[in-house]
Amino acid sequence: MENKTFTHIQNSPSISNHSSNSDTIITTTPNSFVLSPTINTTTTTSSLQTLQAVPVTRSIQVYSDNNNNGSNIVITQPTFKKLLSETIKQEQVENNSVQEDYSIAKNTLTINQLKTNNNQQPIELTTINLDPRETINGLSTISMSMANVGAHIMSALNSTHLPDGAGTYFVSSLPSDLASNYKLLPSSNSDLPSPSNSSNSSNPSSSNHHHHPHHQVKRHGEGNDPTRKREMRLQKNREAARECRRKKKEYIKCLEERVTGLENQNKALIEELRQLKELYCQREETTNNNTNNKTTNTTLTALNPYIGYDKAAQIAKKAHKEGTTLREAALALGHLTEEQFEKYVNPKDMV
Amino acid sequence: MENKTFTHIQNSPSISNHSSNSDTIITTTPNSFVLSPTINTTTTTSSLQTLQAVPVTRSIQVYSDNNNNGSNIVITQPTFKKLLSETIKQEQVENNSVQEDYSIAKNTLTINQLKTNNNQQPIELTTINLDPRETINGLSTISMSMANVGAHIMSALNSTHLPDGAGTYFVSSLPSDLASNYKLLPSSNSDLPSPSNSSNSSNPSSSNHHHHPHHQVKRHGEGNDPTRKREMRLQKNREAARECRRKKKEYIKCLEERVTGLENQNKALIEELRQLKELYCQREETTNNNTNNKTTNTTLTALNPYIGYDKAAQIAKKAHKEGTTLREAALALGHLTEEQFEKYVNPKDMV
DNA sequence: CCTTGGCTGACGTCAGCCAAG
DNA sequence: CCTTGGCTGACGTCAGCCAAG
Repeated sequence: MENKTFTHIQNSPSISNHSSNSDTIITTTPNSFVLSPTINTTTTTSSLQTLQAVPVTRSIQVYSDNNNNGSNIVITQPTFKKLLSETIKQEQVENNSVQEDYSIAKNTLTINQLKTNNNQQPIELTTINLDPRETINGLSTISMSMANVGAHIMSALNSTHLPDGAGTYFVSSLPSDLASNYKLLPSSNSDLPSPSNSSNSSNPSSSNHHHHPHHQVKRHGEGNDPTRKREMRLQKNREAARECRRKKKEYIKCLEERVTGLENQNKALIEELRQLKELYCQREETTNNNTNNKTTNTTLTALNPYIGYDKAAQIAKKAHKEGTTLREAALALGHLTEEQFEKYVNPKDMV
Repeated sequence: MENKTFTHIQNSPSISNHSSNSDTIITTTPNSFVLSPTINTTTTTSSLQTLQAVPVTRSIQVYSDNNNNGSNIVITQPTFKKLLSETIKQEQVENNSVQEDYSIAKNTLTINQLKTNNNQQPIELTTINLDPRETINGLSTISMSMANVGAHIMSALNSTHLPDGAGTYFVSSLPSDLASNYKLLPSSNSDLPSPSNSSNSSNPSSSNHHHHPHHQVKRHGEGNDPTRKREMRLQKNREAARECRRKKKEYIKCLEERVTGLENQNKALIEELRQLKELYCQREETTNNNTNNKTTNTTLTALNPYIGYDKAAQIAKKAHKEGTTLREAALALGHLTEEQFEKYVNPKDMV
């Protein structure tokens, strides 16, 4: 499994007029996948960094701003205005030299990428496992649901929170050919108590054919051009509104699925943390230490929001290497004053 | 800080016609708070169970179904139909004997609850810390944002994933007095190119006053009753639609904030897990064991989705007590066959 | 610079579901 | 049992923002 074409995600266009500071990727283009950045899974220490990067060249229309700030405000305000629309244009730009063929078998999506720009040899690139139960260690959550028309694939992944550019990705692909084949005018046969109203400009012969339908003009001779212009505008706005509603609905659905995925992941993480702490405490007893390390992690976690993970880890390293306490190491490194240390570690005692 | 009145959450009405199996609470009533169940924070082992329960008596209109199933599908389908509406009725029932006074200072919400049913002594119950940096160990995420009209307080908390009834809570309070003071009829002074249309039933003297305004009847004598009935219906439907839109907007906002909260929590959890593993591995080297326990946790995490947390912990306990491997303990307990064990632990080797 | 068009928030209406009566 | 009303999904329209021209 090679990780060459994955830099598409890194080279993705970044949103500037979007007040999010997180490394969050969102897209709703058909057949798109975003997985975590390319990380050497074998060299990392823990099981948290085992998400695979899967290159899908055609439809990685992805918005991301890699500002690497501490707080990540993800989507927040409902300004998915351009955020979901410009992907279409991007798709038409990049879709010129690569053809793919998707075949979805049971829980496995194989992507046959035919790079037709250099030579005509079809190269079968990779296969993606779609079963969330088959992913590694329960940290990646790929959910797939077949819609009634096309394949609706939604994946919500969380990467490994690396200090450089890793974060949370959010991808949804939806069938874009769903907006067609739709009834336009509902023929207005409702049971209104006053059916004799609106005798003027209703039922304009349902003008969805553009062949000058010679509809009657009741006013004086200014009838044709402005009214036809207006109807064109209304027709376009109707379709635009329909598409907008569809996108918003999809957006809400993705949000909901994302919440469930994050909650499941949270549960798994909490449980894993609990188990690891259990093991850690058991080992603690056997090696006959005092229960310093049980509070060590608590202290470090409490300090995380204030001094950052790097400094907290630095404190832990120094304390462990020199055999001192966390308090001494923290004060020696100068990241905190003694008062701050007490306040952050034991906020209840300050009342 | 006493935990007496907290059983309001436990006694909350449960939704039955809602296909969610999780222990999820959602409400959008004004000034409501839900925190984690009342857990003795001192007796528990890890730092994961330190969320406090804060009683707010008046507006705990909470929907929860405590079925304690493994999977939690939280809100999923957009059937927030009754889910956000019936809270209003509940509020009018419970709001008869308790008065509260909220005062929001910097990051601290003090609730002065005046129980006026028995005696007139005002009892200041508790104060809630609203700064997420001040909460314990970074696991609870309380976000607060001041809206333009009232105090909009949204808190998304994850509790400690206890095996009995703990889970994920989701609370949002919004100012309900925002739906009033709203322009009703936009007076229809738009720049339509055909203003002479619809001479029949438009501009019905903007009937939001109910004093029989003697509007003219153009048809034969059947005009008054059905048209007035229809207009009443339309008026009610207008207001209902406006309220529905407001609720949906709030729902989306809560979803977005929940996503950000969960992502932050996920980041903190992952980082805590990484740090703890780092410490664990360091200790591993000093005690000169083979690297069994590093893979122990990985194995247990991999088994979690299949056999559940309890059985996985049982396996770990048995293996640790008897000094056997996880494989032998799992097979001895009969939770898995050998083939399943290999498949779940190392899914890549099965290809 | 102004002008046009795409996109979307908000509105009012219809249709239909579902529970309350 | 049927009937009425609340609630909401979907629609079409208007207004306004913003970028493309």
